[in-house]
Amino acid sequence: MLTSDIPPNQTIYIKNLNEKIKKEELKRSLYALFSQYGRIVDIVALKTAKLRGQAWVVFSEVTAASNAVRQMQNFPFYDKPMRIQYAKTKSDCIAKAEGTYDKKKKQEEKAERKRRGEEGQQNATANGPRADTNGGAAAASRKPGPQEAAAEPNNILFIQNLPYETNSMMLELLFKQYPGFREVRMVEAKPGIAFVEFEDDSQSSVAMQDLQGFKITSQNPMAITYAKK
DNA sequence: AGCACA
Repeated sequence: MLTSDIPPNQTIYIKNLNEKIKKEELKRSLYALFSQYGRIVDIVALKTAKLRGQAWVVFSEVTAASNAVRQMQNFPFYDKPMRIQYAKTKSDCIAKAEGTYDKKKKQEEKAERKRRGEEGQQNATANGPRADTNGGAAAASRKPGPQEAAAEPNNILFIQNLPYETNSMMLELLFKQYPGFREVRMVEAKPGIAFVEFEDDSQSSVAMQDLQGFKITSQNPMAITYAKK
C-alpha cells in the first residue's frame, strides 16, 4: 500500500498518538513499549502544531525497527491505535554516528520547509532529558538475591528491580499484551516493585515467561515471580 | 493528517 513504499529504516515513524500526553511521559512509555524489539538509540517527539501526535523511535538495528513496525501496528496506546511506518529519512543521530551528517545541507532543508510551511514556531520546552538515558547506572540498588523456593503459581505476579521512574501506565502497556490481563498495582511507598494481576494462573505464567528479565532501562532487567498468597 | 532532530 501507500505506507509500504517507504524503504526500511532503523527509525520508525509513529502517528495517531494521543496528543494529550506530555512529551516526557510519551517518550518514557514509548521506550518501555519498544525496547523489547532492540536497543533504542533515541526518541524524538515534538508538540508543535505540525508535529504533535507523532514520534520517531530510533533503533540501533533495522531488524528491530522492522519487527516493531509489524508487531506493534495498531497497538492501542493511550486509547488510540498506533500507526507505524519506517521513517522517510535517516535520523540525525545516526548520520552523526556514521559521520555523514551535513550541517549545511540540514539548514538548507530547514529553510526550504519553512518557506513552504509557514509555521508559527513555538518551542517553549528545550529541557529534554532524552529518553535514551541508558547510562543511568546510579540506582539499581535492589539485588534479586537468592530467593529460591519458587512460589506456587498465582494469578498475581510480583515484579522487582524496576527503574525508579516506572509508572503503572508503562507496566500496563507491557502486560496488557497478554490475555487475561486485569491490572497493575504499584506501591507508592516502595519504588521498584509492582503487582500485576491476571485472570488466572496460566495467563499470568505466560506473561511471566515472556517478560522475565525485560529491561525498561538497560540497567534494570525486571525480576518476576508469583506473588505470595 | 501531519516525516524531525536546533
